[in-house]
Amino acid sequence: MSNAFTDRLSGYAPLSDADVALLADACRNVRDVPAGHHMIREGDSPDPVFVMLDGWACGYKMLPDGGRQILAFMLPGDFCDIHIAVLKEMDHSIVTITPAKVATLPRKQMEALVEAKSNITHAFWWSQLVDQGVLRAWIVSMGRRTAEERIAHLMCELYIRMRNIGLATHDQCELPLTQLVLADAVGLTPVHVNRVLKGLRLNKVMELSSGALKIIDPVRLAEIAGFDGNYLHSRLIKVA
Amino acid sequence: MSNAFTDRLSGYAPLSDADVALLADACRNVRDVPAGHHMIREGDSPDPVFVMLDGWACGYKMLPDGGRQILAFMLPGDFCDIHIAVLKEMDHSIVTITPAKVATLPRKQMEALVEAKSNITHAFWWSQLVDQGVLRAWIVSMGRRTAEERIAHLMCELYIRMRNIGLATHDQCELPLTQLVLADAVGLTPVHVNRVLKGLRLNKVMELSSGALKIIDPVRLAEIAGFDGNYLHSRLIKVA
DNA sequence: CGGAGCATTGAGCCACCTCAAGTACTGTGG
DNA sequence: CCACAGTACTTGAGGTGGCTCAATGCTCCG
Repeated sequence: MSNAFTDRLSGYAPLSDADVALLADACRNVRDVPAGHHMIREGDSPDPVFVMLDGWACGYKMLPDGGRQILAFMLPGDFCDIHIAVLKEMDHSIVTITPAKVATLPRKQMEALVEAKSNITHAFWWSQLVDQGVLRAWIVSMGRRTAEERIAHLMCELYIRMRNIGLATHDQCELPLTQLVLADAVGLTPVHVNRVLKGLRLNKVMELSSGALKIIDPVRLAEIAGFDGNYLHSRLIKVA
Repeated sequence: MSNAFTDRLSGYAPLSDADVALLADACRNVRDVPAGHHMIREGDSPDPVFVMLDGWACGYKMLPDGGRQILAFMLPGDFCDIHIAVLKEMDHSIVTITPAKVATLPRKQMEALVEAKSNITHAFWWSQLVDQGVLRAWIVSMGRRTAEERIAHLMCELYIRMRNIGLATHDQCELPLTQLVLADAVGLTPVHVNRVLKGLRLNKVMELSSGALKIIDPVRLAEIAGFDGNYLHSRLIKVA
């Protein structure tokens, strides 16, 4: 009865089998969506809550000049937006990066879960806090890190998050991001992302190609990134 | 019985007089702290929850090279950190910028409030979402905006937030930030912040001096910033 | 009236950008 | 099995926004 979502949440609060069943049941409504599918567009009024069960998505915001800034990557088990219809209007868009399985929980049901079970509320809450920590880490990267540090840091984040959900081996994981997407995430040009990746490859730190990240020198990578994974609270390291 | 905190929260969910009284009572333990006082340091285990009742504070993270990145500004009514002792260890520090009045709510009491009153939970939740929206807006700024746009955007954010809590006139508000602090917030050098401020002043867009922001041409400022205040959800425009 | 912190200004430099071309892939239709 | 088109990746040359280093002025405060 468990899935990527219940796995993630049970890392955040002790959930009984009944709780897990409740949550899994809430996710029963699953949709298969192709890559590049918009789940939410800026300006939409958010009704159901989306949960990623498989595949990658990202939230982003467009700028008047046509630029794009990615705000977060969503992996299996992640809420896409936990807004519970609280906001009048979405201030950003969410789009899939790969083909994905997405559960849609009606707002009512989310609220019922929160009202009924305090440990589920607790898990939601914690999940929020972790997401907020990720946002803060991004701000630090964008504000004070060089291009190489930024990219190294993002790679560390994504690798650890993939590992936490059992989707990484000891030195590599899937990472289905084009250099263009990467550029939109770290606030650089695709051209410059390319050069930085080349540098990391030549220095035998890591390699990124054909949708996979291979970490060659993890110590060096973490050093470059100034990475401290605490904020991800990866307490439950479950390997599938 | 109301205060800056209950005012902010009652913008997020309908709170009865009893709820307000409950919240105000939870804030009864108030401390006066001077400017530059650390409320929380990175690595501390967070116990009580702090709420700003008066004055300014900011959350920040230090980097190995001695650089600093500010992550958020806290104004009266804001939670400093809503962690409810959920995290083992703070991943950033919080320090006052001006002399301030700060309420400390014991973790137990926070949890009791959440368990007891669903509309208070709702208000907390919403408050979280708004804070997250602010973080996202910062990421957009850092990733894709020029120095001038970034500063203009931050000025818009802070002015609107001050106005929302009745601390701004139609064209100005207090803004007790040195150029050094500003630089740490927008991810620039103090020197460059200075030059940008000079530009905005000469172009008669805004003036920032002696701790106050004066907006001369609001339309132009919002234009430069590409500012859309939706994300602040300033639905309750109460002027004191 | 001396010191400390902040604001201001100048000169030179570099990380990252822009523009532009060219090279792999990969899927698709003939 | 091959032309091809579309997309991503790569590389080069030159420009620039913001940085660094450094000096000077301002203001507040003891």
